[in-house]
Amino acid sequence: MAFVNQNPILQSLIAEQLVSDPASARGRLLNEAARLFRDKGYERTTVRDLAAAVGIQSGSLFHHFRTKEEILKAVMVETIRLNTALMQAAADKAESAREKLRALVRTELESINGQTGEAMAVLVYEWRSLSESSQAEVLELRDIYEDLWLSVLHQLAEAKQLGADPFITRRMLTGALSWTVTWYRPERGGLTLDGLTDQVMAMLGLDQC
Amino acid sequence: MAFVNQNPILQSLIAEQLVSDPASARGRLLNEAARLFRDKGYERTTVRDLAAAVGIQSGSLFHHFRTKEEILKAVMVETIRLNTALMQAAADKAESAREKLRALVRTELESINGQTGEAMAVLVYEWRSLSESSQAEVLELRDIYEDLWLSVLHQLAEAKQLGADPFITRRMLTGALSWTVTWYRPERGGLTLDGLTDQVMAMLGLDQC
DNA sequence: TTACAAACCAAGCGCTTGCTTGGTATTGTC
DNA sequence: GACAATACCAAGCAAGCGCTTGGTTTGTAA
Repeated sequence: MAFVNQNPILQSLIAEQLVSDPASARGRLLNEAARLFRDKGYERTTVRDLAAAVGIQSGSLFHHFRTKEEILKAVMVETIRLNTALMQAAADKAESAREKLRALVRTELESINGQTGEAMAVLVYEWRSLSESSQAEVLELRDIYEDLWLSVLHQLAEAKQLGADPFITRRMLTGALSWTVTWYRPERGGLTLDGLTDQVMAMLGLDQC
Repeated sequence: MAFVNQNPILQSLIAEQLVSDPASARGRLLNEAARLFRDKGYERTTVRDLAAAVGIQSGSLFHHFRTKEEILKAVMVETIRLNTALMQAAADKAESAREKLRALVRTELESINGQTGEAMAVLVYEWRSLSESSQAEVLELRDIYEDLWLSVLHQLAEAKQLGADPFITRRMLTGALSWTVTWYRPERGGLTLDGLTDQVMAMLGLDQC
């Protein structure tokens, strides 16, 4: 009980049963699964690993999920749901388009490098391990998430504040931001998340104005 | 025999035995392995898949490579060797630092989305599947490759042409450029590799001078 | 033609995998 | 305090995995 989550956005999603409570059996399993999938990859992680991580027998997993792949899908779906809500809230708070973009960058960096980092990495790098039908389901959710970005980037493009095409800029940002998970270590080293956000905005030429 | 390779850089690397001839048995296997590893992932690709792709029995693979992992390592090592040489040559041809950066971006995009694209994707996304000792070996080669980028980016930073820190800019570019492999399709759609390079330079505010 | 190594095949071993099965605690409800 | 429903265990099955083995074919050079 070292950590009690107080995020109101997470709380309301749990209430709506759109994401699992991290304190529940299912939630704990999904958290451990995200960590294992990120550290070892989906294929290298066995159902025995997953079961051991939450202290049950491997066969007991299949009382909660029908297949191993269903666990991967649940990790991805719940992660997108949570992060879409977080991004929406962050963008709504900001005033200008530039501030909205900054909020999106900052929030996505936090998702990738913070508490939901394991799950975000899984979402990006374990995509191929999903069956095609599951991919289609997850893709629908991701479209909502991406529309958030594109509307802000379009605003900036119309105001001539963006060097490149909005679609391409978003794709470049997707790669650049998700890649931070491989190198950004906030604990050792002076660069904070805000500092990193500044660097991203500076790279885009959006630091002044 | 539809395709005869004429690239002089590749030819000299083959002569020095640093890279396998794509026409040789070993070279063909490595090409097929790169394709399979990229399409299905290293773990999902079986030695039987690899053998079938070049028309031999699975056991016969182990006449050429001692383990399956050795195949993955060979794909990565040879890819880095080839691309370091290609990048070096491209940068040497350019005059200004800005033109050198453009050449590096253009060449890396070509590596990622062209003929060596499968192998480049493997290099980026199958890193975890390498044993630690192999990772260390490959890392040494990658440092040489990265120094190419950093020297050019430092030049630009000193000339105040770069919005953000050189190290961070390179890391952002690594993510952004490698991510293109997931969405950039030159065949269907108007965007050429040169056009994509323009967009990257524009995003960095380096399209004019 | 002979000699020999490199390249390959056919068969399968030992192990791990995802998942199933039949049964036993544990929990919540009236 | 009876009774489901839920959560879990112990055991193991069938299939697939990387890799080994013993023997055969192919290429090359004297």
